Amino acid sequence: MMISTRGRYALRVLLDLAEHAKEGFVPMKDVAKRQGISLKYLERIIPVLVKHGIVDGVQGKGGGYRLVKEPEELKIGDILRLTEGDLAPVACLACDATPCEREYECRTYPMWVEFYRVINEFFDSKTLADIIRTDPADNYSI
Amino acid sequence: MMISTRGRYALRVLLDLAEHAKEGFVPMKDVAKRQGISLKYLERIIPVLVKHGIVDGVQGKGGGYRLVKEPEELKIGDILRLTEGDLAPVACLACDATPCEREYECRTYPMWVEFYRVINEFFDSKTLADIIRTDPADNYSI
DNA sequence: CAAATTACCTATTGACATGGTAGGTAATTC
DNA sequence: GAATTACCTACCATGTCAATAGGTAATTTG
Repeated sequence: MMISTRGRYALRVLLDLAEHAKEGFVPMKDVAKRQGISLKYLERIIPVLVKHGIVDGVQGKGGGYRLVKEPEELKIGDILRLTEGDLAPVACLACDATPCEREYECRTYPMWVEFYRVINEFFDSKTLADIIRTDPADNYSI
Repeated sequence: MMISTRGRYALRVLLDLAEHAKEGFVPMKDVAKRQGISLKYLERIIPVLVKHGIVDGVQGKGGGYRLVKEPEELKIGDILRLTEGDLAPVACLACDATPCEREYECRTYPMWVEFYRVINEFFDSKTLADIIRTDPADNYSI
């Protein structure tokens, strides 16, 4: 599996925050309940989004999280790369990989590179706003 | 990671078999040595390719494996789906997944479906013959 | 001030997949 | 009959995933 719950939950949290943006700071407790995800687990996913200025949090009563940028400015690719580390489909392309010795003689390597580019372009071509516009009812027609 | 060593090694084995096709049945020992992959591990990867008529094996001295079809007929997608199980990028799309209850209200679900289609189309648009034509020297220009 | 609420932080855990290894048996050829 | 090969099953070490547990720090409200 390529996209773990970390990336998928992060997207759902951000969507939830976007949909409740007018309420100001939204407590993660509410998001967890609405999304059916463990609060404790979400608390482990959020920090990287805070650190990179995607959301900001305020402690104490009346606190919670808020989107810093507009949904139109948030590329899905950026969110997934933050939460997943990278989107490399094979070990030889991962950020932390030790370079493969066979790289320059491997006939499959160019295909993985091309596939990696397809992946990044796919997710970079979509923003949170695009997903918000998605009508879940359309799922039926797949 | 989405494509494990199983799928990647399977491709390299098939490429190796294609390049040595004129020698008849090629012992996996030779392939393992050329590709720098453990023979024992390859022996665990091959059976599914035999079972589905991609290669066939002959035992005994002078035996080995041989491609059954021409490289032009072998879609990369088919090989990867056989060796990897499926190419689902998220758990909710995997073959063996229990259907997600939120499927019809989940705003991210359609994106995963679309991405899944992109993946399958990418690998189904390439054959083993396409990869054989790849010049590894081109890797330098990426 | 005290209680409640929230974000924030670190450690631990169970289950499972990955990437092998080990040790054989069956078939075929020389 | 010896060598070579495919074929088969069991086992194992490691790491990641998906959480859970148990707090502390900051802030608001009564």
